[in-house]
Amino acid sequence: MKQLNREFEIAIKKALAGAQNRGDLPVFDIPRIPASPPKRSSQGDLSYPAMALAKAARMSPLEIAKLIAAGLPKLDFVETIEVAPPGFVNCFLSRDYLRRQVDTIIAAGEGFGRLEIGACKTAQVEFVSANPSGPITIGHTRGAVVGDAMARLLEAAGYTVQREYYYNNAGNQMILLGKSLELRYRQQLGESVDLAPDHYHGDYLVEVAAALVAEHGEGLRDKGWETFKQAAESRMFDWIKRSLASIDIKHDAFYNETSLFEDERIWQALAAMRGNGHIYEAAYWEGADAAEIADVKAKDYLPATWFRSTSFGDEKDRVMVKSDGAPTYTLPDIAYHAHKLERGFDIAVNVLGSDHFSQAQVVRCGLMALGLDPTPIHVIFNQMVRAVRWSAELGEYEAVKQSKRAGDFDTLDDLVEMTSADAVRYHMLARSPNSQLDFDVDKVVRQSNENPVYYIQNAYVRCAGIFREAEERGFSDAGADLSELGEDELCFIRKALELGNVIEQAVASFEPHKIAFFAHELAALFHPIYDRVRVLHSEVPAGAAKARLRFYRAAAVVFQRLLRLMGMSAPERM
RNA sequence: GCCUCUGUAGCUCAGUGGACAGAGCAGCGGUCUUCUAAACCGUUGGUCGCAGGUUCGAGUCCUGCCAGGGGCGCCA
Repeated sequence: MKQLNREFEIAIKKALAGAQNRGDLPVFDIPRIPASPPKRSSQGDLSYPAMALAKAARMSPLEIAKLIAAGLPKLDFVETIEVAPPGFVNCFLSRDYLRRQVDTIIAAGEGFGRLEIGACKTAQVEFVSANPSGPITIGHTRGAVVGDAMARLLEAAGYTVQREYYYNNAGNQMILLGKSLELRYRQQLGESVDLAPDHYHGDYLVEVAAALVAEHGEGLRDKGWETFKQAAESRMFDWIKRSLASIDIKHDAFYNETSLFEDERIWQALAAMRGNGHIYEAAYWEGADAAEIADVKAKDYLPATWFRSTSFGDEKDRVMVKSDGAPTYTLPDIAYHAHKLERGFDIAVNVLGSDHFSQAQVVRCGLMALGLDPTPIHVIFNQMVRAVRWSAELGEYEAVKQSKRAGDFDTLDDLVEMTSADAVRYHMLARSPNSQLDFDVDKVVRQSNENPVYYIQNAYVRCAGIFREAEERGFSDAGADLSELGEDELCFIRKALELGNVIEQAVASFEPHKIAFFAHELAALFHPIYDRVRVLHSEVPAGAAKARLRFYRAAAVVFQRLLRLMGMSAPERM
């Protein structure tokens, strides 16, 4: 698709260069100033602020704007150019061009809004990455939705995208999970054993234990915790994948921590960091104060292996290998990201919770210590999300209990069951990642009739309704004359053409929520038009009806595209 | 204490340094004999947390405060 603002900017640059050649404008480097849609339609469809050039040109902005307007090459999409104080060049799109876009959109179909900026480039999105120690929670869900939307937007921008899930299965936590399952299994066999406080107490392990008994009877009694760890990991992953699939999320690759031990990447990374002089052995880190040293002495630690991350701006050095010889979580994390960089993605997006902020900084330091350039990696930090409900007693919102039990809305499965996959996707997406999110369970359920989710989907449903009715009446848009379209329809097309720019911005700023707001704005533009612009109405002449039917076909394409970009369904009826 | 995110209408939130700050809920008043009204039309509502600064221009950038969330582990 043609990006009109880009073409407009290029034309302006030509006009400015022309003015410079003629000596009407002093010679200076012309900076890239974006043209954007103004807030008011009376100010046109694209606006360029020449004020930004006034200083370099040492001319009044209004004069520069006039020079641009006079020297602008002919553009097929422009109807008129206006100059407005203090120095705007405003472009009005031609009606003829807009009318032609109706067929262009229909022809583009699923590819509408697709860009070339990522052509021949690869991108990776790593998201969810929850350890397989339990179900997907509401917190993971935000990362899942944001990451998948980011991947879809990158695809729309032309990138070849890989969706990856990284998980830690080598540390203590998975061992505890295995031991917890072993105890649950023995309980199922009638043994009187108790879980320790640091074991996993969730009921779901009881169910897994029961399943193991049903399958193997007492056969696993003396197999040891390794067997149970394996069983737990595999069962948890089946569950996680099923949950994610319920909101249309599927990863291309799963990358686990254990493999980094098997292929020795973590030891290679450590050796390389050591070779670069960033590793040392000590009981406490080099900058430790008296309190920290006293603390270490109290714990009676043997020397550990430290990474001098302070060399790269960290606030303190970090342990890579604990005094018991086991690596911390950080070392494999560094090795994993090093491998990610080696794989050569042009962009590698990492979707993390904001509680991982410090960890991500350390990994970044680690990559630099390896002599790698971390710039291809971009991290989206999602702020915390919690399920809340209104408490009449307290007179304020109250967090839903963080229980793993069904019905407490803490898991993705519960959320989907109580609302819908589409509602979960929309509400998790329609917020800046930088904002905390309170997912109001009751509201999404109770007020579902006035939900933006259905407001957007209904736009598509209404189009589908027209098509059904038209088919029944044997009415078609064959031979439609699009000059019959009115201002309302063209207004919608104008806005729809901004999709490419929205995708570009969302990708450039790593803010997939922009697409959700755009979809809502477009739906808000659509519904009043639907009311006014009838197709199958006795008073509508056949010619106009044909053109309008064609228009609604384009609108349906646009909404279907938007819903797919958000991972939502486009229902024919509601 | 240090790092980081947030503070915009009664509520939930948008707002690439540009023109007069927007939307949805909630409130008030209207609209279905013709493609499903999960919709539409009208209307009320703002010292953009506070104070400075940069700029032709600041809700947006910088500094300092105030308030709230998250992080600062030989856990993952």
